[in-house]
Amino acid sequence: MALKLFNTVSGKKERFEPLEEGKIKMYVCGMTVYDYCHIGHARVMVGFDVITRFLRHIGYDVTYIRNITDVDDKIFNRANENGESFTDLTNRFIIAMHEDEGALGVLSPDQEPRATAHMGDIIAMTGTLIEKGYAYAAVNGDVYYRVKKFDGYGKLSKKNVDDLQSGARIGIEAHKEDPLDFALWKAAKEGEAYWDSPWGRGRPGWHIECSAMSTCCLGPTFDIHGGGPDLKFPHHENEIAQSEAATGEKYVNYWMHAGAIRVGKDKMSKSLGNFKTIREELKTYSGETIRYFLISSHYRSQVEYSPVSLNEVQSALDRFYQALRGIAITDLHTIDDNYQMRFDSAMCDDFNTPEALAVMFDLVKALNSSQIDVEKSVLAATLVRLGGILGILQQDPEVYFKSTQNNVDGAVSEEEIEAMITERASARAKKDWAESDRIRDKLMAQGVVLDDAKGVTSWRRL
RNA sequence: GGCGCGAUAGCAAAGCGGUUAUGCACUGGAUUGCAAAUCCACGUAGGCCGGUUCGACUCCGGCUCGCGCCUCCA
Repeated sequence: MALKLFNTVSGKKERFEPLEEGKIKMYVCGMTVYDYCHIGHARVMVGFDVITRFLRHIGYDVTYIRNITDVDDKIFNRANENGESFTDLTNRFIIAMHEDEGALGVLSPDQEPRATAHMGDIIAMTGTLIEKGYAYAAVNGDVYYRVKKFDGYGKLSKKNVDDLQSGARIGIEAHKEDPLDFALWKAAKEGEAYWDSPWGRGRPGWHIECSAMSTCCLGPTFDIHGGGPDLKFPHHENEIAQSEAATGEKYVNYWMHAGAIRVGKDKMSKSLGNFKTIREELKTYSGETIRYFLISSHYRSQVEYSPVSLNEVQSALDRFYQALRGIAITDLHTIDDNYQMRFDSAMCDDFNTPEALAVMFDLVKALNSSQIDVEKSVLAATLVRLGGILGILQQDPEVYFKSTQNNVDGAVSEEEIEAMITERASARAKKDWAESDRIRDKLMAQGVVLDDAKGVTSWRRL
């Protein structure tokens, strides 16, 4: 089955050919750690997590690198406002990021290089760019990249250098040769943290750290580079310019970008201030529900994040767990190849998760309809296996349904629920339906639904 | 203004040149003491105008609308 993926450079789906047979080197732009991650970050984290899981499932040996940018103006500013050191700030938010990822079921990348740990590589690459004439040190201690010198600048984001210049709103820096030039190295201001360099004390510009870290971890050329939609320009465009000028080799074969998360009509973004942090949303929805929401649309399309869609998605997730509930899976390894094949073929088509989920729902219908225990076991095992590739359906259904995660404070305890069920059972034995229904309604009012099936009453929380 | 992406049933969201997407919601039936869950039944949807074709939601052109990037943003 041929893997096809959409390459931002060509603007179309391409058949994937790895640099090295059976291996994939992938780099994804991670967070700038000065605040909590929001749902937009979650889309990238979950999206590339699913991609990595699937690539491994079809047999690739994937090296997945996702960086942490821990030097940046915004970090310094925030640390300053807080009156703390910038390293205290970044360490705090790195821990928070890992917690958020864990809640969303995101597996750790193979490496998470930090910019501060690669200062030597950053300085070396900047030096190389100066030597090759692609960069220049200005008198104020800044180092700039000479954009016009790089042939093909704008190839990724489909921008024309002349258009950029005519519409340039880029701050005119007195020390730049050209307004389009961007900083590789910034001279330290009074009282700021700094690193020593051949151009004086300073810190790296925004884009160079990714060029340095990706080259360091994966070599000058690698297979896939991913990130959020707003990184295409200028970040990724600048990375290409830096890396290809420095190494003289092609930087990346396949560029992948996620679609934006919207809030109403607008893109969820820092600047608009309309973002929802992952941890804030986790108070209302489980990590699995948020994850499911994120994979219920294709990774490249825009999605609107709203309570309505989250609630809808929760019902869909319930359907999966309902199908799994009460089934004894006797053998996790025997699965139905037909569904696996349909699932794989959907995923091989540019990671079409909505199509893959449709296959899983077909499976659910077959599972719910089946009367044969062996068959049910195989189908349930298949469902769990496919879910695992998407990073969902790995909980025990009982735990899933009884979890208080989605409930506000003061939820009824399991003990109380069980006691009321016992009470109701004796009422039912006496055919006292009024009392039986009174108890059930009371539980319902507290978000607990009862199920009388085959003489046994089970319950779940809404 | 420049560049790019999109427009599918009540909502969400895919594939596909001619045969059921799928999920949520809704309605009827089966089941149940009544429910819940489940099963069965039910939706010719595809922005507008042209073109190609025996046939287009699917290909081509134009239009309209929406969104994104062009500045920090995942």
